Amino acid sequence: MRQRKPLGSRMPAGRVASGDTDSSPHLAVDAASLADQLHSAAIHLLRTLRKEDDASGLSAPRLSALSVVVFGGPVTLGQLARAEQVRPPTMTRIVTGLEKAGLVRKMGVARDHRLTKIEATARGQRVLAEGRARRVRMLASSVEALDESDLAELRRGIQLFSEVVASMRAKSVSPQ
Amino acid sequence: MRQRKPLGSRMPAGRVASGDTDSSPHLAVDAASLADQLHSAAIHLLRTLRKEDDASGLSAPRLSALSVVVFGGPVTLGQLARAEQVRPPTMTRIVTGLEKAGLVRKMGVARDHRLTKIEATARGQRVLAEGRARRVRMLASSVEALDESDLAELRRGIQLFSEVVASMRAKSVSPQ
DNA sequence: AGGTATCGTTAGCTAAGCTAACGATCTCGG
DNA sequence: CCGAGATCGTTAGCTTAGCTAACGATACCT
Repeated sequence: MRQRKPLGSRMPAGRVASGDTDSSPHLAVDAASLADQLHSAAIHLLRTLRKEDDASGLSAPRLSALSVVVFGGPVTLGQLARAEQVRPPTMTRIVTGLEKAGLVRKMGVARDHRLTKIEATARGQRVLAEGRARRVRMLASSVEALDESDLAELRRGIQLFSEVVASMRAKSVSPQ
Repeated sequence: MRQRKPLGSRMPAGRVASGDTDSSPHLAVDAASLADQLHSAAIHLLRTLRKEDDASGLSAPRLSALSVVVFGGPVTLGQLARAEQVRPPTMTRIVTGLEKAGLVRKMGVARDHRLTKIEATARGQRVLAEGRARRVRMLASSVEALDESDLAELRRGIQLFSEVVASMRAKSVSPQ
């Protein structure tokens, strides 16, 4: 009985809800089902990865922030908050958590004492790499079921996905 | 100065971190960058959508659960929890929130009084449709920048994405 | 009828998100 | 040169989402 299918696809897939004012209906339907699929897949991906990432003791937001710090060099808290699209108080606590875990460290900035640069410790870099490897290992076991052409399509699709998300972010007026 | 690029791509993209024991290196690199891109894109998609969904006053988990209820017919709380991959207490509170908002209602089950069937109210269906339309509208404005073939590729990629996530979920032993 | 299993809830914890308010610092105009 | 305003990060306090542990109610099975 286990491994139950979760209640069907949840995708009505036939009609767009309401307010369908588009002159090209099939495009609207595509956008609708794409939106739903993206939303659903994103939620479930994060929920699945979160469990895997528990092994490193890092939540998704912390991992994401640590990733920015590791690959983005020393950054201020404000930069980090903007990069992660989060308010400063939220980032303060994320960074505090990372700091207590010994993964990042804060440095004062000589010529502006309001600022705090945040940089990754060696341990932070290592932990990120390990979490990354763990995530990859998990993903790989699912990805390797795909043949070459599927993989290429997935890669291409994710590329487009990222661009769409970036475009949405840009439009979603981050007014700060 | 606004619209700043958020600190670079965060994707090292060149090397897999460590523990690279795969015999086919380019596949490992693909898996690594795919994992990172998926992770990052999923996080930012949800964060962006969350703001948009604020208009309906519904968080992502509530919207997702409501979606299951609307399209999955009346379901028990346990089924809903499994579908959403959360524990029953978590789902209890999500449902409580939806109920207080008048979007779902609970019905007793005659032949098993331990169970509670949850079904969407008319208002719940309407709110979901509106949120969906809102999300679609936002997504559409980014998607419509794509031409036909890009759109087809994106659609295909998301399809594969969903399958990979489902496969990960299946492997990620949800032992209940 | 009584023991066991299942279902949903309650209690209590942590973390992530937000706004409002604040102290510290920088900057700039008078 | 100094005081007013802007900027940065933190603190305080709220909500929501996750979890485990424990529990009451109901069903099932012998």
